[in-house]
Amino acid sequence: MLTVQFIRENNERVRAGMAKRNFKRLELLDEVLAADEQRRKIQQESDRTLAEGNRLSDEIGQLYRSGRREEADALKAQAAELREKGDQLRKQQEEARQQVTDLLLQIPNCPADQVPHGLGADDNEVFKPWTAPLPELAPGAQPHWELIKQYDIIDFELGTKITGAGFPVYKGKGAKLQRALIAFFLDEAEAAGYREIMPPHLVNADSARGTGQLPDKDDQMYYAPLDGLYLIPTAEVPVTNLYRDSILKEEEFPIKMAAYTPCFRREAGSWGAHVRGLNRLHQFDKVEIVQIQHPERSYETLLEMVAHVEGLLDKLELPYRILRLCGGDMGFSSALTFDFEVYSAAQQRWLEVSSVSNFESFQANRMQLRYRTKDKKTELAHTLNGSALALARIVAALLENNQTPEGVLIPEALRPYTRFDRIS
RNA sequence: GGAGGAAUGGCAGAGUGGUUUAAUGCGGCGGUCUUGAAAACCGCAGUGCUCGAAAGGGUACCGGGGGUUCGAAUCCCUCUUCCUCCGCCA
Repeated sequence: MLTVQFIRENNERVRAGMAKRNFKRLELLDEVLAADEQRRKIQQESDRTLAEGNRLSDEIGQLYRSGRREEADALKAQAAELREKGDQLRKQQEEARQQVTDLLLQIPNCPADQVPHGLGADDNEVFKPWTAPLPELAPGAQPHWELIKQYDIIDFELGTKITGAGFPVYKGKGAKLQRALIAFFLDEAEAAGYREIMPPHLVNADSARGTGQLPDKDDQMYYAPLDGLYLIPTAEVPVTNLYRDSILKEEEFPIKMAAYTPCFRREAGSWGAHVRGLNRLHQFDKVEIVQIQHPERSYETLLEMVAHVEGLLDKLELPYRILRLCGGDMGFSSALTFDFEVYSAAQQRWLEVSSVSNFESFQANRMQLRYRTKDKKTELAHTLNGSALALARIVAALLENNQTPEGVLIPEALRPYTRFDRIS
């Protein structure tokens, strides 16, 4: 969430940013400023009352010690009264604080200057187009949901039997291809300086709140109510939260972490004809890269992460383009997002395979993730993350784009990992 | 799951009702000394909110929440986590 201070001091900029996002509830900005004003007034009165009470208690203590019991007893009623008043003010203060937070949680991040205007996916800017000719497949080329049946490598029916729709079972070379891609992505991340992390796949509510899945998007997560735990929708949640409630030293920047995890998404209400096969799943595998960076360097870091993802797609020899998301299509927490899309020749459409974002201090503020400056002040850090990469759609694109009459060819870079060169 | 013990600053570790704005040590930062360093010595050092131009005040925080009291790190209740032993188990 944004800080009240930021909204107060950059009111024009925040308003312009909300407009760019097509965010309608501008009245929240005034409400949050008024609520904070009120909160500070209550705190001032509360602090005054508590200070008076503390002073009186000291006085009573001193009277007792010098044996002036009667004088001390005479002051007790007054002290009790102050205590009562202080208690009430503290409750009011807590309520006021909660109200400010509730309002802040409803306000999305302020987009970066370079975010294009626009209402939705059609208005995204092609930041880096695919310039070579798009691949064309021989007549009779099939979409991946046919290929996986033909080679018996991914089985939706079995997954439906043991779990439900959207939980595929990977078999034989299908399973090995998953394992190979995970290992390849992790090795590439390590070579780029990311420390490998293997986090829990369930998180508590504090973590889900820290990265912004709660309170709004709780219906997108699987939940285990008996223990109050959420299945992670992305490794971003546990990995970024490793640094929740911490104060870093400036020289610790950048913190670079990479993690493979399965990702669980309920995808409530988003099923349809265009999400067939591997295009949208309840469980899929992903290697995520996360960085925690100094505010002054977060945008160069974002480009570095974009370049890393480009390198992966180059090595996999997949045709891709990079989009800069417009204000209307960006996620709630993001200040700037680049999406990667891979072209599927068989489906003849672009499939989103990666999203790389700078959250600036939006997540860090929720998480109380800070660093100490040279003059000993604490400031919020910046957080970034990106998929590098999400497997299911990459698999779909590999199967579709590399299909030949002799089988599906495995890209050169992946063969040391698969130890087979084709699926046939 | 059962029984017992514990939780204090970056770390270790005192503190069982009132100058505790938490002793002491280690580590950290600054200084003296030194060509430089080490050692020694001196000093500074938590986090949030808030008032203030600043200097500097106020307030809350000793695992979380609640209670007793004029006053709680300290007493009571409760939850959580960790340790030891037992049980179960990949």
